[in-house]
Amino acid sequence: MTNFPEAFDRFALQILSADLSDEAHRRFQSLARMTALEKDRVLDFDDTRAQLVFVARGATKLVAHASESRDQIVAFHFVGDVFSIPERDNYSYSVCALTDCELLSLPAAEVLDLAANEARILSHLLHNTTVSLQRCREKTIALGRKTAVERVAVFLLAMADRIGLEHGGLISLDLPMSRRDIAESLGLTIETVSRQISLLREGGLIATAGRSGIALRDMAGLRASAGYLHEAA
Amino acid sequence: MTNFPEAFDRFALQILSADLSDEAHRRFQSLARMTALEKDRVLDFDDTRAQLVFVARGATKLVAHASESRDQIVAFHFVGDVFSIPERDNYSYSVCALTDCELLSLPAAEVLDLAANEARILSHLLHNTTVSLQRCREKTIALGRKTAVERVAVFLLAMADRIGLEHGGLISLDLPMSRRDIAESLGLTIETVSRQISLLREGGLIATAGRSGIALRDMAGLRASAGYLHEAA
DNA sequence: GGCATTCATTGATCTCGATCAAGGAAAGCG
DNA sequence: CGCTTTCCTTGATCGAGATCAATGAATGCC
Repeated sequence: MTNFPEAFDRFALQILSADLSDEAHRRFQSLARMTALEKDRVLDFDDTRAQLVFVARGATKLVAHASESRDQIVAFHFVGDVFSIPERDNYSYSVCALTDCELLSLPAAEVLDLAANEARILSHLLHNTTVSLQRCREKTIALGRKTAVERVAVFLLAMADRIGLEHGGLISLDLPMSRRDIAESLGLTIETVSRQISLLREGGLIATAGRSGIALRDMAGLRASAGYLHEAA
Repeated sequence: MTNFPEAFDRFALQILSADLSDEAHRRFQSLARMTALEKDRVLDFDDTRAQLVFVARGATKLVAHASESRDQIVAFHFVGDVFSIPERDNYSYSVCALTDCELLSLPAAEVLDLAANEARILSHLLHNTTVSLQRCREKTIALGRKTAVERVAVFLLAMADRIGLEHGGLISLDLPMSRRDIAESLGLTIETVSRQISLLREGGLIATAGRSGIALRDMAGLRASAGYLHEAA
């Protein structure tokens, strides 16, 4: 359990610049609101205005509601990540806790107003947004042109990069999301995700432990299964 | 045909701030390179470094090469748009001309360096990136959770917003991209795109004229076909 | 303006992943 | 610790869209 000032300081460290005046710092702080969410709970926010969110603890999913019972997970976020929730438009978005977590949320418009003359802050925000865009583009490629196995392999490799633990040259994952979440992120069904994971296991590329544990046993093989271009000679 | 200074000025108007010193303005200008591309030609650039591109004339597609003969169009861009090409990573990207066009390209890293203390510029870049992210997220939703008709309807509505011409309450489109391009953007095949367009025409939602002309006859119907959430009461 | 080429449409069939349906294994809780 | 619930896995079948194939309509070129 984190308290608000501590969480805000960690956010500030990432996004706000060190040379910010105390006055400005306080203004940002007064925009921020902290929410503790239990697993599976949904963040309550004003969906008519875009929000900036900092994950102080835990992990979340950003979900778009395409229509009745068709949800698409747009992105996963982990401790330390900053991301934005778009305002409601053609779709409505929500943020849901994958694990118990603590979030700091700020209305994006006000943040931009306050930061209008703070190059350091804008620079950080730009960098963050660029990373999100890059991830989103890769997801687009996966959803548009990849088969079920490829998508699952891409997913595992991406998770390895973000939350993988290395010990003894082996990367292992403790996935905070359910098969349903993975499916809704990859544009597949839970059955298909489950089958592909089984195939990867049978192929010796991964090992599984319980529901959430996955060890990546053959990175080169996984990259091949992901359908990535071969590294140029 | 545009000359370089004119194209650069239009770029500057959108991205650089008015109060920029002549010296800084010149530095940015010296980073920019203009390329005239004929239809179907591909932009040549250093793919080890992310690029910022301004479309001075014409229209382009940003293509990711998922693997041999599997391309995914990540985004379309039209006159006046600014977008970024990621550096080559898991995929290689290319920019291809949909029509004869003129592009201004700048290495992103250098631009960011030069703009490090220019809040106005960063602000514009951030805005641009946010728009790209928003479009990319909507594409993700379409590719992950929508049927073929829905994707085509979404595509037509999005194009109407960007390059639609209104006359007499009717919005018409002159699509610069082929059926193949539409298919590669929507994660479908040309045959499926063609069939869905025929269905929409048979349903009276659109009318077609030649290969590139489309008139949107029933916006509400199209929005319904796109599977958008009903506007809240 | 006729011819050739490219592009779009339409039809027939096939396939990957969705859907439907049952078990089986974890985790939560008394 | 056993029971319940939830989640995951595996199997059988179905269907939307891919693929294969042929025809038809635009556009470009001489």
